[in-house]
Amino acid sequence: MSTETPQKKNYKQTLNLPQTAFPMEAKLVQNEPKRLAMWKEGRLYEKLMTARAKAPHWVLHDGPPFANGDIHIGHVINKTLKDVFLRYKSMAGFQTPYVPGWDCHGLPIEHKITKDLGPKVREMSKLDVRKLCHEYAQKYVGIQSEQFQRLGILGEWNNPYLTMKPEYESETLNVFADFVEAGLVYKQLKPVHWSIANQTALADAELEYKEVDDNSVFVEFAARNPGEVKGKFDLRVNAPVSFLIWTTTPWTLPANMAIAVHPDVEYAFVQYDRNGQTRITVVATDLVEKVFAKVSDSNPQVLKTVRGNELVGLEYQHPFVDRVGRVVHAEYVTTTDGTGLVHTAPGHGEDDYHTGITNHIEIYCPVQANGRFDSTVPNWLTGLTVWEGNPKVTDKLKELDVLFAEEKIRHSYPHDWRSKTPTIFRATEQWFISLDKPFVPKGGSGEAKSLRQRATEAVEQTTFIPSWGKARILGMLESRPDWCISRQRAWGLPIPVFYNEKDEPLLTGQSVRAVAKRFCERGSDVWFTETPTELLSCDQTACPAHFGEVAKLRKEKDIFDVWFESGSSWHAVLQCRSYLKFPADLYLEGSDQHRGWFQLSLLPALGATGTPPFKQVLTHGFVVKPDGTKVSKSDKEYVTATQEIERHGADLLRLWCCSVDYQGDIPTSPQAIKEFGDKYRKIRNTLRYLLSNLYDFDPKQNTQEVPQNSLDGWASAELDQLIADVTSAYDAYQLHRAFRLLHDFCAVQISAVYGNAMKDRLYCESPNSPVRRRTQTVMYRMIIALTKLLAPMIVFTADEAWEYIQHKPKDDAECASVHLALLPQPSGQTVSDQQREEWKLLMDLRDQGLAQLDTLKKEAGLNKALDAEVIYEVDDDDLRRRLQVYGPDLEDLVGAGFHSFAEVSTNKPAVSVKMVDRRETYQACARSWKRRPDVGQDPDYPDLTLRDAAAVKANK
RNA sequence: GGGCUCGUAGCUCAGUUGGUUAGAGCGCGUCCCUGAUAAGGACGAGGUCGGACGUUCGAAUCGUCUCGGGCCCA
Repeated sequence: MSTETPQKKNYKQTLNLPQTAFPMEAKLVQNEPKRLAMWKEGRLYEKLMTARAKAPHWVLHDGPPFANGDIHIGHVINKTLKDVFLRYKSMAGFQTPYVPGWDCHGLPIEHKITKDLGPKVREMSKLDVRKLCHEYAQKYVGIQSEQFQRLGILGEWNNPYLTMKPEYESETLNVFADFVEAGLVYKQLKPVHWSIANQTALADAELEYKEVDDNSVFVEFAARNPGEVKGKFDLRVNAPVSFLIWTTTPWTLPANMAIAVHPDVEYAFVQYDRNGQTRITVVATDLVEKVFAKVSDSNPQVLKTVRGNELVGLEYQHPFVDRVGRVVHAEYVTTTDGTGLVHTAPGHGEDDYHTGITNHIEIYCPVQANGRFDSTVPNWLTGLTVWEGNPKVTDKLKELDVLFAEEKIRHSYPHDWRSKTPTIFRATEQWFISLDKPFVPKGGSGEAKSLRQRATEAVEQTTFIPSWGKARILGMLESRPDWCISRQRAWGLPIPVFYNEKDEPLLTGQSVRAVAKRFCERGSDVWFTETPTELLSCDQTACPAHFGEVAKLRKEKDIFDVWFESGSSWHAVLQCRSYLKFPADLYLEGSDQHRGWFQLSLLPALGATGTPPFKQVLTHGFVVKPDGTKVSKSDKEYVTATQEIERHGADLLRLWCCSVDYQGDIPTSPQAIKEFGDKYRKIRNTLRYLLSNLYDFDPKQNTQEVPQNSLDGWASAELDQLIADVTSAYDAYQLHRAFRLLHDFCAVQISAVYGNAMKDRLYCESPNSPVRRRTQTVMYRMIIALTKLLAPMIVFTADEAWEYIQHKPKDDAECASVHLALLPQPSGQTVSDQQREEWKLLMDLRDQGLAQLDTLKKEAGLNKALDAEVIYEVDDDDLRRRLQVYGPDLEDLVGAGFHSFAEVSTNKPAVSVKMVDRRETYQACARSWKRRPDVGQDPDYPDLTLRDAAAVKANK
């Protein structure tokens, strides 16, 4: 059914309507894998490295994710940011090698494996468990690698770094050797969670907390010199003085070394009666009532109150051990329960341990691996288990008349997840790296400084993005204890220490390097299969004769904290691969890594080389739910990364990553990502529109001068500004700014303003008309610049668009992929203030015109702007002369059919605009639909304007 | 509890050294176009800038407190 006249159809055929094969619908999910295959086939990464072979390096060093599970949205953000920056820097002319890595050792994997094995694990050797862990890690490296590549992350995927590879393990040991030589490695007791049933140390993840009933005791610790105490605090009562402590684990009392008080809490000296005797003891004021309620007829009377720090330094006599302890201060002391005076056994508690270290108190642990007391305790305890010890100790306290009260208490207590038995805190020998011992790094000279000092100085010289990262890591460095690098696990890198028959450790740079060499050749499993003789066979002098016979050496059982391994990547990767460089230009991870990888890479690098491993450290935040709270997998709104990729494609996810300010929390939901498709489509359609209007444009033949005083000039300048702004946003790592600039440029400058206005001349002018070619000249610049600027973000779409750009300039034409190209450059044209004002005026007049058009639409039913004429009312001759050049531009900006200038005197603005309904005045051109007075002036085409008539003739 | 940090329209973001009626894009609503068409355009409604109190002639911007998040510790 054709209601159109045949003539009309003819005219449509005479137009230069946009045409392109670049599809409107992206079909990212189907097309991205094809493009990936194409890149792989074409060796895009290798090509890029070759293309920039002589360029200066810009190295981003990848922090290794844990090889466990599918990637999640946090990985997507992290890897996308890295990829975008790398690609941008590459387009900026740098050589940007990217070696992805994985953290392979560690408890989560070992935990998973042993859990899956169940009871079978008892029959398996460490080596068997390690083999299973290795397979597991390898499997997930493969899975995650695929998933990262699917995201469009470009890198050396065929040669990533894995912390479990023999070369890597070996280089980690070499870093350790440097530490040993610097004299920073030492062994010391430290309490760990201990399973008596399995006689093994446990990690936090291996604990299950259960509610249990225990007998807690309140104990009077007699002041060593009551007279002195009474004198100091002016207590004129003839009674013994004690400090009242409370504990739920009486068996730890033999190891009591101190009493901790909070320096700012108020304590009371209380006079009370018990067992027919008047006594004085100290309790936190807030707890006096609660505590003395436990003893009937105690008649407590507060004699005096003092602040905790006044008590510090006072001494007491241990009730049943020949030992004097003293009162120390600790910030963690609370007055929620107990007495406010905390029984401190540095060998049996985390807090107690820190208090012990701070106050130089011995880390004393009289409990053996089997949970029985050793011979250093009173002989009525020796040989008993700690559980047998509990009632014994309580009885003894009763006997000594220092048991103030007993109380059944229900509390949550850690249990071994495997044997389901209660665990204890027990001090064991651990390896440490000293943070405060001054040293001079290998090959270095100058002043000996501690690791802590060096780290602080290095951080001062590092750029942090955002800047507060510096304060954060400095705070952590200030307060962190020495680094405990040993773990009692199977799945990890063995600490290469040997012991002779006197239990003296063999640990020298030389011995470590000898083992490193062996590991490099055969992997770290040899630690479990080979004899010390074999392990040290690479260096016959590694074990000095006076130390003992090599064959009789015993191997250390502990492995390294996995952080020491990933924290050595600056060496194992950056220094060991010749095409990388040390230090790296950028480390980029989540802000949790201030404590993690950043700090624990900084320390090894400084210990071994004296140089920090990075110049810049960039951090991003974490995804949260739309309401700002943390996400968990059970949430309905949980965003599954792989699922989102399959649903919307990688480019959409990438673009979304680029649109948010990653410095803070990142609200995320499947809904938000889905809705973000609108932004992607706007950009894609804009690219498509530009491409479609360039189908017949060849810059070699059709390029036109673009005068500044024209809409084309404006558009060209806007593009220049865009290039400058986007570039500086990228340089500042402000992706959301770059994204916004690009998106808004597409939505506003191109779609709403320029592209919309230029339709008439693009479609209706004769193909070779200079004004048409001029607009194409600008659009051609636009499509190239936009595609390039978008390329780091939407890697697939940009590369696709790149293929559709015809007649690229020589340098670009040589780039099969946009990712090989260099960034666009601004035209270099300077713009005068007067020119800017003219453009501003032009846009103001557009606003005026559109507003009036809206009124005409509502009041007169004028729906098509082409039915209106825009009249510019100008008084000033000079201004009119300047504006006349913009005549057609002004007309097209409001979409009018015609424009004219009138000298109607207006008294306020120098120029104003008036829209006039011309439906009754002029005939509409059948081709351009413009209503103009010249329609019908060409006798051959009575239904066309002169311009259109000429265009039709030229087309024939 | 501590260190660091975030809180501007439904969403994502701008808001320079404190200064006229707090901006943009998207979304939404209404309308138009049908020669970018599973596109495009116009107009419009949305915010007392987490809250309170201060400093100031004047604060989203400075200070104190407070509420609610986040990361890391304890």
